[in-house]
Amino acid sequence: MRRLAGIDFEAPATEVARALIGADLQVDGVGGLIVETEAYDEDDPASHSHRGPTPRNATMFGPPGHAYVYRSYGLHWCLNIVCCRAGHGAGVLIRALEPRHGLDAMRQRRGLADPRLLCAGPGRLAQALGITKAHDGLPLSGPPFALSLATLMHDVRCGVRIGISLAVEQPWRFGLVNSRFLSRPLR
DNA sequence: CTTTCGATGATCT
DNA sequence: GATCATCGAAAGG
Repeated sequence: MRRLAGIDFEAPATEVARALIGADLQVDGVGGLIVETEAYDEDDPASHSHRGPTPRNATMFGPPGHAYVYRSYGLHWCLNIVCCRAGHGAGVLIRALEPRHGLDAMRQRRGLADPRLLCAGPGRLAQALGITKAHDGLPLSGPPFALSLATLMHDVRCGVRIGISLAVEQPWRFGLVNSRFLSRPLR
């Protein structure tokens, strides 16, 4: 499934990462507006796909528009949307969203009340939305996922990515400049 | 406000 | 055996 929610998931990861800002993402009815993303593609030393397919990163190599979920630091789950083309492994990490639907479920899963901390970071977001390895490889085009057309956001800026040690200077993190729900402010 | 550090386990060398 | 696309608590200024 190449196109979804008005986005071409065979486009370069940076384009997809930019286009996803403002889209509404839900998992079983729980979710909100994507406000922060990061692009990773096969030419990028920081990307899981950089050294080619392995059991962990296999879903990054296709098909596009599917979820790539991996375990981070042995504790957290992180959600990507695959945006590969022709065997070129790539994806966009969903780093933060503005909660809009299912706030009670999010609060319960996170053990927190503060809406600003429910989905501000990839691990927090996955916990709030109930995402686990079970979602790895599932298409975003149907249940339990729902991805709907982005509201056009004009105040999107890019900056350096977070938590990586390679290719640290690439400006491949995208976010809504004045959102209160970012994992960290943009530079 | 900032920095540091422990938790915790799959993955790859 | 080392390295993490993280988080939260604790300690320090």
